[in-house]
Formats: sequence, C-alpha cells, structure tokens
Amino acid sequence: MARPQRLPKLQLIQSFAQVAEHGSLAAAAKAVGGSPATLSRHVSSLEAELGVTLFERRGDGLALTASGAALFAHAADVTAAANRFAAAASGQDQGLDGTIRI
Amino acid sequence: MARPQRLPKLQLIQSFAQVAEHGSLAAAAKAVGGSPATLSRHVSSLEAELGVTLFERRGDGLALTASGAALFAHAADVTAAANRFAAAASGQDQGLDGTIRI
DNA sequence: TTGGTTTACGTTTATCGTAAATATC
DNA sequence: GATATTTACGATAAACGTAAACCAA
Repeated sequence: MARPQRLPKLQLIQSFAQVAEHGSLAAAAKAVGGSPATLSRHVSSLEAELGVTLFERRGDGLALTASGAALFAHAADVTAAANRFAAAASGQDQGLDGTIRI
Repeated sequence: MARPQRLPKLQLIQSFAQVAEHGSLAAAAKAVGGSPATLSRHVSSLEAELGVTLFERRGDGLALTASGAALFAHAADVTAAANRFAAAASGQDQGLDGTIRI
C-alpha cells in the first residue's frame, strides 16, 4: 500500500468541484477566472480517466449524475486536504507557530 | 472561501512523500519507476513554491527538516484523500453498488 | 572511489485561450 | 434565436530522460 499510484491531477478534481458547485461551465469559469473551454476539457479528461460520467449535459448547464454526486464528496475532501497542506506550508514559511489545528 | 486557489501540484506532493519515506531520491526513484532527476526537480519546485526547505541534503540522501516533517503529515493526508477519490471512482466505474459510504 | 544529487540539454507532451461549430431549450 | 457546451487550432509552457558534472563520505 506504500506504492505510488497514478492519480488524477489535482487541477481536474478542482475543476470538477467548481463546476459541480456552480452548475455550469460558464459560471464556474467566471468564478475561477478561466475559460469555459478549459473547464470542459478538464471535466471530460476526468470522466475519461475515471470511466465515469460525472455530469448530465443539459441545455442550461451541467447537473451531477448519481455517480458524480458520490464522487463530489470525495473531491471536496481532496481539495480540503490540499488546502490544509498549503496553509500549513504558509505557516512554516513565515515561521509562525500559529494555531493551525488539524 | 469558496474561491479556487493555486495549490501545489499533486504529483509534487506525491514525490515529496515518497522521498521522505525512502530517505533518498535514488531509492524513491527506484520505487516509483522514475528517474532521480525528476524527483530532484519535484522536490526543488515544491520547496520553491512553498518557500520552505523540506529536506537537509546529506551525502547519502535527503533527511526531513523540522518543517518538512510537519508538512509530511499533511502530504500523507492529501495523498490518502486522493486515493480514496480514485478508489471511489473505480467503484462507480464498474457499476458496483458496493458499500462506498460517504 | 563510490553512491548520491543536481544541472544542462534536447525532445516530447501537455495546457491554454480565441474563435468557430454544435446542441438545447 | 439565445445561452451553453464542445471542438479545432495555433502557440506557449511544462515535464521528462539521458548524460555529464558536482559533492560528500
């Protein structure tokens, strides 16, 4: 279990979560300051890599499938962990022994 | 707080964890099937991005600094979360309604 | 000198935005 | 017809391995 694995890129997971939260590529793109095309590619790449259809394509946006909803919870966990890592690093960076509780 | 952030790439965090576990670039490279040069770049990139020195360079390998050790715990959390994400996806992939509890 | 790390170099691969095409309501 | 997604395309940037250089015990 100490083996390294080929995991989906963090950025794809982030994009997935953003799109799920905003309900459309357009809205998510506006929020992250990127283009809808990029997010579309991210979502498609992730779906292809996982072999799972995450969203149902609708005329006015993207809606999570059942599988997508299940994975969204895990995606949130991943991004949360990554954010804690970054936050801890900032603390080490400034030498702050601030109260970063895990 | 719902804002997207610029987080370190997952691969860099994975490499960091592998090097920390194996104690040297050479050993970690052998384990992951890559080259020491790549891992050296990954570690350096991560250190530069975080502004933290993760390892002390010794003649026979790399030893975690105090800051590195603190961050290693978080790195393990991130990779664990990513692994759970991937595992959940594999479950969804096969259409297994296995007991994946969220 | 031996085992390990780092840098240099060239090539391959991935990533992105703009803009055109497509689909849905 | 309007809004959203997707694909095409070209350009920019990132990633890797090999091999040489460097450093420490």
